[in-house]
Amino acid sequence: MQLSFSEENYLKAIFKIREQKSDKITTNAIALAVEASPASVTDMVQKLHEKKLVNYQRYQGVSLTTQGEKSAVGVIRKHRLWELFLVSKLGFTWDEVHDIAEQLEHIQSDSLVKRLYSFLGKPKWDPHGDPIPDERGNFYSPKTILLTNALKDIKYELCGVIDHSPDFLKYLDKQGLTLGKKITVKQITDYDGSMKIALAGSKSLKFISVDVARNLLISVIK
Amino acid sequence: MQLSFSEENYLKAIFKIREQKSDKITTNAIALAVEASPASVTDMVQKLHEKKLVNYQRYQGVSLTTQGEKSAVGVIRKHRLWELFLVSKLGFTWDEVHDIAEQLEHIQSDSLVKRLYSFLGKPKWDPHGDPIPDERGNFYSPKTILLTNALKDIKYELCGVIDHSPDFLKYLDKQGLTLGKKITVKQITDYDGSMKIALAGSKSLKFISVDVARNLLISVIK
DNA sequence: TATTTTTTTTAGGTTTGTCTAAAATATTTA
DNA sequence: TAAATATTTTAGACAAACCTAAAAAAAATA
Repeated sequence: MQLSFSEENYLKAIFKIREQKSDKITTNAIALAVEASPASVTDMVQKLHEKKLVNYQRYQGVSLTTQGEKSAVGVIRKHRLWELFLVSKLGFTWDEVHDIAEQLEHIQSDSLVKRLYSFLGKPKWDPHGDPIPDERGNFYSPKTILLTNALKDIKYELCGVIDHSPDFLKYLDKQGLTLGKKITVKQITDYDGSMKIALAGSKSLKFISVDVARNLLISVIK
Repeated sequence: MQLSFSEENYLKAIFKIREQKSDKITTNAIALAVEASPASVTDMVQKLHEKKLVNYQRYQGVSLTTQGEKSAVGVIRKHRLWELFLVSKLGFTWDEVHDIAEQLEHIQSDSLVKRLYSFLGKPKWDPHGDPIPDERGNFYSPKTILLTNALKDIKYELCGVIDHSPDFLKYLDKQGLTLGKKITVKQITDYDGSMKIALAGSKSLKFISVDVARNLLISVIK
């Protein structure tokens, strides 16, 4: 089915809200995500319901149908492939690519996606560590935890971020916290949850606030 | 100035009509190019006039202002860069890329264009031999002639096409008539303008109808 | 449980880009 | 040059995607 930019953005937003919270998806939550008024969301949701892309009963919240989820995942796949293209081929930094990928994700061409995927080496993650769904829409997602849940003196690898804002990403760059970096928690302050961590390739310990720690995803190094 | 897809398409169409015929640009000609009704063209042209992108007086035809031309050339630049990307990096054939580039040409990001341009090696031509305007909007266009105007027994190089339709391009592929190919006209039939040409790397002469010949651009090999 | 507050929907309106039909203007032809 | 024809514009309408304000329903609170 041929969807408009706007329809695709709503489906993507609904998918992402579902990823975060598992209770019912409200009109207001969608309005916040797509930056539109709740009234506009109701309009669009009714339209998507007629197209059988979402399940909807008034006042009862929204969920994606199988078709709707397929479309949403397709858009996310394209977004992440383009982000990786921008970083790995064109030399953009990871804090610069979101807005451009928001445009590129709506380009419609199955063969383009297929070729781009191969061109990039059939990647599993985008530049922020988010998984890129495969051709069939399956996410490859190995076990990751938040840095706030890390154990002391265990070697982890930085493998993703929760906050994708350019400001946060630029802060991480400045701290040398790039994807793949090896991290060991050396000290945790009970009072405020802040921690001192050791970074591979640097002797001095790094101070990390809990606000930063809860936006970093790590996995154990086997 | 931020333009809509539609506005950009109109400006591009007007630019291309001007390239072909030098008399006044009519509402009907634009309607044909953008596949809209003449009434819609009038509406849009009036809007572009208010935005100072075209010169317009009712019933008197249209022309691009300096600003309008700048925007049109920017879109054409992006279209041709993307076409080259699709062919040279993703492995598409020259007959497959037009429709995808029609979408990609509207992506808005100056830094993206800049980086794409470098990534592609600051190219001068797209996969069809059309010149890619440089950063300042200047076209590099060396002297080319139509194959119909070729002299007998002179060595030329195939360097562009007039007809960009997939059917024509696929026909050329089948005939081995790819860009850069060396061509010598060996025989011309006065009656119908058809010709026999010698292709570098092939012993037998190739028969070419005048309809094909007048859609091929060549330049003399120095 | 009744009232208040919050959320969601409906009603009615706007803008963009399109359309058809009719009117106005320009061009061609007799 | 007058009539016929073709082109262009205007008028009025429509769909998509949004908006605000008001009404309806649900949820929270007293």
